[in-house]
Amino acid sequence: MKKQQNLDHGAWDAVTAGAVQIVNRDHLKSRIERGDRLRVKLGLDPTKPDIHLGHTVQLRTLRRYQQHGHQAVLIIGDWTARIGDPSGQNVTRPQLTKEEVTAAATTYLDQAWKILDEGETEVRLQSEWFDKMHLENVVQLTSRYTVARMLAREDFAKRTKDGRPVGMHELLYPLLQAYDSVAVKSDLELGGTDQTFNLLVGRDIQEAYGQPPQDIQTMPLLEGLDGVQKMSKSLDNYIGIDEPPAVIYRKAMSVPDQLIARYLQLVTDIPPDQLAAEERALQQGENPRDVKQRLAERLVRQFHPNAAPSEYRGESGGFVTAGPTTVEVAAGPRSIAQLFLDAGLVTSKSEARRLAGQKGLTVNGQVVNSAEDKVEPTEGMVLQRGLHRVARLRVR
RNA sequence: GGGCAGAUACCGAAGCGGUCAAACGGGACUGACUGUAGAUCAGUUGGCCUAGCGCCUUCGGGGGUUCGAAUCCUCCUCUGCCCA
Repeated sequence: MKKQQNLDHGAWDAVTAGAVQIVNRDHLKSRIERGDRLRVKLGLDPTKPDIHLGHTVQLRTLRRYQQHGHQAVLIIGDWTARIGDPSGQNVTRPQLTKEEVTAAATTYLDQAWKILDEGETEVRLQSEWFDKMHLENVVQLTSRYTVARMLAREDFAKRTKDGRPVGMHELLYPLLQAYDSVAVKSDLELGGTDQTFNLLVGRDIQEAYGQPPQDIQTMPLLEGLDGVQKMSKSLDNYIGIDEPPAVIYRKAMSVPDQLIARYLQLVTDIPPDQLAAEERALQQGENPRDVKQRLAERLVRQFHPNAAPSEYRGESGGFVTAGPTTVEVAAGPRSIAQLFLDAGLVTSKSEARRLAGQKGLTVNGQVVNSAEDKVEPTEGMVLQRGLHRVARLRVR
């Protein structure tokens, strides 16, 4: 490995902060203390076009390695994304097309640079090595692992036990990810705890290809806004780092109280002494809302350094509701139900009738009693469905 | 290749000839309450209209039996299990 003079030898605590598991711990520690410049790999599958806070736990760890002089290697999983990572899933994932993956990869990188130093990051696409891989090489790769070991994975085992399908292609996923480590000569791979199996396979495959096995470091999975399941876009319990300030603030304010400290620790840049102070405040009975407001502020400022407070928080520090969206509708009188349908606030007139029956619709602040009443849309008329879906009309 | 079981609404899961637009649970939505879009409680959860005990679409796909089918028959597709 290359050596570099200005490496920070006392970096161990900083780069491993919050880690759940490190293999091989002693090996990694001695390399870092010796001053080896490590190639630190992190793979991202561009499946959905948004990076959320859950991903940032790993990205932030990678940045810390980067800041301490190591080489960050970001792998864009343009092949594995098409398989769909089976990790933690109890169902087969939909496969994406090459076009979808390419589009997602671009936006992923744009967002990753909010955390990583773009100039110091080596970005590699899986297609660099997999596009030219022949069946011969695939057979060779697959021969380095056994079905029994693959099926030992908890998610595969569980699905098999429950009588749910496991596609052949899914067995390939860990092997492809593992081969990435061979291709980029990884010294250390980062990942969430759900990646442990895949990361370990990387070690085995590297050895099979005559390379020293990478060390691995797993980070906790961030619970989402529901406080139970891990943050994920498909569960809609996420905070996207590309979301507008008001949205980040509002979502942060709905983080369950018991997760405030965890969020502060895992996804903000709060210094250790301030973290301890916030934890103390919570224990001593300070209104969790106030601590959470400070968390929300930190998150907004992290991704929108120039946002003005008035953009995202109300006078009292509470969140501002999302402003009305402007919707264009045709002129002319019609039933209220039809107008809400035209404005896109309901999916059918029947739904509008039901909501009206529940006092869930308002026109210019007036509760709608009957969705059958006729109205004439006017410029600037405000339609509201429930608490948070508001539309301002433009008449054309 | 052979045998068996299965495919129901966003998800899970009942239904097994009419009373089924389809129980129940989760999710979602609306209301009340609240520091909160969290918790709790209540309601809603296929579409259309002349709003009726109305019409149309929906129980994997195609044919069929029947006055009538999510429910029966048949072929097809997909899935799981056992055997080879």
